[in-house]
Amino acid sequence: MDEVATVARFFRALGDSSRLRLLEFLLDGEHSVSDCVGQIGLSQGRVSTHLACLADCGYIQARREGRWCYYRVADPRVAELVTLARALAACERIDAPRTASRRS
Amino acid sequence: MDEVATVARFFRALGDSSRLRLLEFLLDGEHSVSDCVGQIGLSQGRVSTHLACLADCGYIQARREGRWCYYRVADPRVAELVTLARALAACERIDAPRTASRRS
DNA sequence: AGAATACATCCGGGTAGGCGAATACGAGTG
DNA sequence: CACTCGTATTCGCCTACCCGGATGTATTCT
Repeated sequence: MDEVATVARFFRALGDSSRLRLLEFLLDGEHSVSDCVGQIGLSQGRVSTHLACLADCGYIQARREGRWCYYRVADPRVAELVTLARALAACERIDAPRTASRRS
Repeated sequence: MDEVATVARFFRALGDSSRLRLLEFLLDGEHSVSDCVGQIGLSQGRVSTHLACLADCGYIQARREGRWCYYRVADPRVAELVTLARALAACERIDAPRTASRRS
């Protein structure tokens, strides 16, 4: 498997506001899926999918306890990654600014 | 402006294989647009757009010299970010794996 | 067993954004 | 000046993927 593609998917996992907010919520401590739903206000199914994505990428870990599923950050270096990005971030656009262009 | 959205865009800029390869090529040293085109094998216009994206995000800096435009990594912490991500990356999926599902 | 709870997966719809080709721009060259 | 070269931008096309709603799957409670 192409390593560059793997790292790109790894970055892309944090390239979504919902998942980033979820991850930062979990950096605060372990939380259940319901907690996350209440925190970020998306549908339960969507939150579950986002959490699964973060888990598949190795950002977070799941812990089953009866009907509940608790997620927590899997590696302390995740916090480093987010902190470093916050310090550097000043992004404006991804592709050509077609939305910003104005044409009568 | 929403800071979470800004950081998400920042991550998403590295969430594309082409841009990630470009950035890693530039981590090797300063290169012109033509050099980048020869390196990663996309169309010139596409490479130019990718470089503009990375520059807008603050990853790289442009330096004009006559007809040529040289790009270089803007901050040494960019290398840290990529190194950290490489060490952590083990990503598989973003959303539900619809591509993997089979349906006649 | 049946109902309720907590979570996971599937489905269709809409949008962001990656792609090459064509074109525009600006700086050197003859 | 016209021409070429290096780069930037625009244009459709098409895929990836985010979204809610519906449904599926365990687990717990009565």
